[in-house]
Amino acid sequence: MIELPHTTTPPIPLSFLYNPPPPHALSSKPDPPPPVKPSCNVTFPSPDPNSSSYRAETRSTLRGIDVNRLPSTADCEEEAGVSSPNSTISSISGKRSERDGINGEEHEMERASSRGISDEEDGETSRKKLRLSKDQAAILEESFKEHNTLNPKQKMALAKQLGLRPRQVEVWFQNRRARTKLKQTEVDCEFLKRCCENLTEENRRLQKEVQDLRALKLSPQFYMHMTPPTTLTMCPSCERVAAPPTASSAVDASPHTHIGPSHHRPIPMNPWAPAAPITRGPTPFDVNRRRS
DNA sequence: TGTCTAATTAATATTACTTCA
DNA sequence: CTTGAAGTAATATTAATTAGA
Repeated sequence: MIELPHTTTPPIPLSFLYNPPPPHALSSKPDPPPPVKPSCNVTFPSPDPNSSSYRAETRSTLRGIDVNRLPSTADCEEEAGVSSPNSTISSISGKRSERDGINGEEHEMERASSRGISDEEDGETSRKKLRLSKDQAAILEESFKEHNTLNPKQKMALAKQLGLRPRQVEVWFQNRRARTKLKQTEVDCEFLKRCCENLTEENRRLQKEVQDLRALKLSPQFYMHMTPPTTLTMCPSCERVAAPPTASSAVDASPHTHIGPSHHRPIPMNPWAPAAPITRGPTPFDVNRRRS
């Protein structure tokens, strides 16, 4: 969560919002929720089929099924020749995999070798989700800073540069946009929350002022001793507090006296209002509006 | 037909906690 | 009692998939 200053709400720096640091840098882990203590601390001697380690261990070989090997035949690799480092079909039951079919092992080896994947990585446990290297991620980030969408030409070039499939580059950009949007939504949410708090507070104060004024109206004996009204007026031209009109002000020759049509109607000035007007950066709504 | 968003899945990493020598 | 290693579970991150516009 991004902390916004409590007092005023500064404009949200677009450079951050739309060109945030890499996700891994951004995602400083929020304070984790208090750990949920297991209701029972008994450890079982046999592996728990639900445990992640058990799943991870057995995922690829369990029941004699090599999940790296997919049943069907043809390969649907979009761009032959450009292959991913160790990306594989991510889901056994993935419809795309079923639909498209992969000559699993053979193709996997081919892919791996084309990227110089070591035998170690390409062994039985090679059904690994691709993790982009730091360099790859950095290049993608850089590219995203320049343009958060890619045309086919850019996509191909980037894929070639990174040694990835164009589809992977495309997916990365999609996910990156989604992440950016999520971050922006969080920031907007915070902003609106602050606005709401400010307005609530202002409302409370105004209500109190009304109450005070009503009380004064009912108690004219105190009228003369009252403190100056807090709802003053301000000259919009010079942004100075204007004295309430009196008989003497008509002959007042002070330099603040304005004459003529340029002197507009004074606007109320709320002494409790935040010193700086609330400004904000564009929200996703604005962004969407721009897009459409 | 291709690309987008949104929602979702699943692999992997990280973290917190427990147990035990 | 303290400490460090090892194991586990919960959670976070993110690549990939899917559906629909």
